[in-house]
Amino acid sequence: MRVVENPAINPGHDGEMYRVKSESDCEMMHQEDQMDSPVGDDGSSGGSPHRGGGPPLKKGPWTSAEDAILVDYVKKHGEGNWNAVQKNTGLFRCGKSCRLRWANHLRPNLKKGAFTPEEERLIIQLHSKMGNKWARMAAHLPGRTDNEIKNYWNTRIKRCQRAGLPIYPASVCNQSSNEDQGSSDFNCGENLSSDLLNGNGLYLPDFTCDNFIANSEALSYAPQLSAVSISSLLGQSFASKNCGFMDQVNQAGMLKQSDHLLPGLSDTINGALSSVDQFPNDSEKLKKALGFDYLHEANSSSKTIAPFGGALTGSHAFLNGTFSTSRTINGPLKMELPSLQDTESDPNSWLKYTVAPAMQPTELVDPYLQSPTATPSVKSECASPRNSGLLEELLHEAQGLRSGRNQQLSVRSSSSSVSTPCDTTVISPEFDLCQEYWEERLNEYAAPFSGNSLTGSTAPVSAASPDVFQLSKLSPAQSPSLGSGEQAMEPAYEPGAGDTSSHPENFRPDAFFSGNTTDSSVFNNAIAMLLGNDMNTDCKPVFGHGIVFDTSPWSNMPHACQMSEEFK
DNA sequence: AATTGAGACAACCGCCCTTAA
DNA sequence: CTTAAGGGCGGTTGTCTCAAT
Repeated sequence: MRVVENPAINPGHDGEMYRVKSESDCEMMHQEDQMDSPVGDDGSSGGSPHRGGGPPLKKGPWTSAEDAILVDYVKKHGEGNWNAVQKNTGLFRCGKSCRLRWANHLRPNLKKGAFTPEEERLIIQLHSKMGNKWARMAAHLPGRTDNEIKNYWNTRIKRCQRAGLPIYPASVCNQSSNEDQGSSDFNCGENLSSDLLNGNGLYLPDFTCDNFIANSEALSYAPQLSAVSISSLLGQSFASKNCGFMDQVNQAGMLKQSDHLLPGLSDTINGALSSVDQFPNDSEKLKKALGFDYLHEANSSSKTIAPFGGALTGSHAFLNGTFSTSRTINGPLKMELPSLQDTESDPNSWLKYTVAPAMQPTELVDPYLQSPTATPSVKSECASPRNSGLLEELLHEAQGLRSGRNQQLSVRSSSSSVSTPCDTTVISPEFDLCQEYWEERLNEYAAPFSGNSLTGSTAPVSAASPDVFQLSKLSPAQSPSLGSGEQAMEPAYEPGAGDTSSHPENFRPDAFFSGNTTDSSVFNNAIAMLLGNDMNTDCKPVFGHGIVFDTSPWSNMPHACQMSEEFK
């Protein structure tokens, strides 16, 4: 454990460490009539320009003398009225700084030191429910400050991203999911759902990020799926609150309309490309290894335009747990999707989570997918630079990709004539990041991939080889669980049909998407649906083993329930 | 021994909300 | 009703420490 240094003990911290960058709220609130600073002799006070003739407010690390003054003041006057601290004590600190110092370091009952495993688990669980509501999370962790939690989380995010590990362990997600079924005292969903709906004038069921988070596992068993499918299939990006979710749906709908330009899954590929481009190093390897060099070129324009912005682009953004759920809807959607599940889960967990026993209909992804498409007249009023030019850029990329995709398809040895989502997963950079993780998991769990193990390759790129990934290439005999393309196109799930239900792979989302679908229209329709195609179409795509997305916005729920019930 | 990168931590910045004048 | 102060909160930045190379 790292010993927290007292800045007062470490003179090197003092004085010049922090410099005034701009006028802050503190300076705006600066009071005059200051006496000489009681800590003025530490040589570190001042330095910040000030207005109104008052003494400069000190910035930077607090000294022990300042701490003592502040503590003494709070003892006498209590918390609050922080600006009065400066007036009454002569402490050359703005009220906000005083409050922060007190709250984070000086107040009693603060728990110092590293988080305990229990606390860590709780933080993860809380974050899965609340998002970046540090203060609220801190309320559940006595003695811990929001800043501590925030720092911890940010560090964790970085670590997970670097390692390609899931942000949310499956156990935590599952727990959150189960708790969501009851009355959750966290009740984050209200915020998120309201964020979802604010400004849209549209009603959506109380579909919250909580549920989405928890149950996104159903789609995120395989990291590549979360990397590409979630982000790209769901329209790549969900708008900020200001933009409104439906604006994005609208964009997705426009994308669908552009499908005549981009037959098949070009937009899906685009999603993958956006993802790939976030990882210059890895993506380059992947692209070259897969003969995707053209992808780089096709997507090159996006590099300068960066239409999605960092947060909205592709897969890795989904892993970024640092976002404000209260500010943007893309936050919870973009990242709180656990890309895969964690080591803490039991060996069967992925099955358990994939078909979450307590899964509610509204917790499935399809609430998004089937949200009524906004009419074209619903123009996006989004002024966020993040989303400016999104559609145009997508189209541009897609056009550039179209030729490239054909080229790619000709190279591929797949029997499929259409690029499936599985194809896109091949170039998912996250798999590269996660490969080692999955190798461990799969080896550890002796997963039913033994004959087609993901662990078979050593080089990250080779893992992306069709042989490794494309379970769809397995014959039904080899992989009865995956079924044939015909199976994938069955109109509805029949619980009694076949005995595949007992096979866990049947419910892996990647299995869903990697079926030997030879009819491109199936995927076209599926993607159209995913992209928020209008609800009046007769589009009735069937995924994998009979999850029927009915034309009625919410009428497919029973099917989902059915599936869930079936595999409890 | 020097370098580098990750982790931990502290503090500031800026936005937003509440409230009182 | 308006406005500004006060305060809360989330995001970001900068520095230090330490371990690995």
